Amino acid sequence: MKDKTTFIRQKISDSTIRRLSIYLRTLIILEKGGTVTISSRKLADIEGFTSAQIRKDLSYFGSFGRRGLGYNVKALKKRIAEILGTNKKWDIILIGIGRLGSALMNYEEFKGRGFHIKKLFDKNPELIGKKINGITVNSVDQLEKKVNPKRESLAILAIPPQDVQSLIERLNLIGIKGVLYFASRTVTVPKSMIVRNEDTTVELETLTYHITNRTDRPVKPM
Amino acid sequence: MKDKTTFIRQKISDSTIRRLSIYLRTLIILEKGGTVTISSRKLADIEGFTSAQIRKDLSYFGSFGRRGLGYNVKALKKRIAEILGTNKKWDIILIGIGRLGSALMNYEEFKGRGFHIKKLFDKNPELIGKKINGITVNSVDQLEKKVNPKRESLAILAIPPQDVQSLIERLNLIGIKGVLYFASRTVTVPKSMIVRNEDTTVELETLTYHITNRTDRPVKPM
DNA sequence: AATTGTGAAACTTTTCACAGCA
DNA sequence: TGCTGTGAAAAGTTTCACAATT
Repeated sequence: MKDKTTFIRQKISDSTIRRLSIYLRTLIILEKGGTVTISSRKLADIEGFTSAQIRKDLSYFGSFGRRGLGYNVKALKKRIAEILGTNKKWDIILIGIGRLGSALMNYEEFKGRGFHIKKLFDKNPELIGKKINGITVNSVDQLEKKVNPKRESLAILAIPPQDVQSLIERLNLIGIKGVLYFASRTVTVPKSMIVRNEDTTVELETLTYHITNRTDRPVKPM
Repeated sequence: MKDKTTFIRQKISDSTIRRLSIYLRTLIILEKGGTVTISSRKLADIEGFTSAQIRKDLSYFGSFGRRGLGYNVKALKKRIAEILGTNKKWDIILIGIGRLGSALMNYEEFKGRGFHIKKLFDKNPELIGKKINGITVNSVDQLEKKVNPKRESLAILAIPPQDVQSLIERLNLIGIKGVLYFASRTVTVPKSMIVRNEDTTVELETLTYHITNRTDRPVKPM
């Protein structure tokens, strides 16, 4: 095998990275359930992908399986976490402690995946200074003073759409590397940053598209 | 032009559908801001796509622009909403009225996009019978009795991972067509349903992957 | 002069199919 | 025998480039 672990020599597609994350969440459950070994075929049946796709996705990063046997669940889980960078902990700052922000603070899944919300910011004077889950809420005006980009490299924005662009620019100047925001809005992304958007209306509209345009039915009957 | 409005004769990729939804959210803002006409080039600059991509995406469904001029914002917005099926209203049932569920109930964006949360379900006895935003919370045990799949064709599940699979099966039997769930878990999807998963850990892990594996840096220096 | 709509080309991703190995 | 790892083929998606149109 060519040495794929030293350098990423090939652009890996975003679809592959997303699937690796999906394999990882399933492997965590399988390990808890006591499964020791899994074949690409069995994992494919669970995920609804093809076994070739799983083997191909993994092959970009090395060969982790054993011919005739399959993959060791614990070892594969560890290797995918290494690839995704989640073998180490990630400290996160959360901006916006409304309903969505509070939901994220209490999201059980984060802990098991190495994500830790460490600092809280809001612009609501009633919240500033309060302790939530043991963390003091800072004023968003104090962002530049309170964030330590050496420790915290990720930010989650649970704020209204009109505030997202300016905060991304401030976070970029501070040195934050990655941002996830939930507002239904397009933003301009600084080149030194990676920004993702999770937009529930986009998800719902893919549902309504497929329901409205069932492949075998006319779209606009005449 | 071949008549593309009568039947969908070609499989449209999910990426195209997602981009249409993204164009739509921008067109809504542009229209509010008073923009009458937009070229594929200007829209591309806003979205960070290429103009050819935008024209190609639209061309699958017809020709909505005017050569030399561009697209009428209001007309294009209307046509994309028709394609996505959001020119008509969609009634949604929401299961799980915790922090995330409450955030979704108060999500301003839904109203302007034709999404209306009409029925609420939870398994917490303290919530059942209470009115939230004018809607009574039902017991999830009453799902089959209270849901009218003629009216409500979409469900949003804001519930713990272990409850998602069984609810998808119950919703399928009731006749719900589309489901969006947020839990970090793979589920088996009945063929007659469309199910989407929005998993924040997947989004965060694409961030950590890119930060960890910056294309020009060694991944595992030796 | 500006910009769409679109075939064709280029590129990317997935699937196939089988050699190689436990 | 069973299952991985992977080149090669197939399928799918994006970009190019330009005729057509306002």
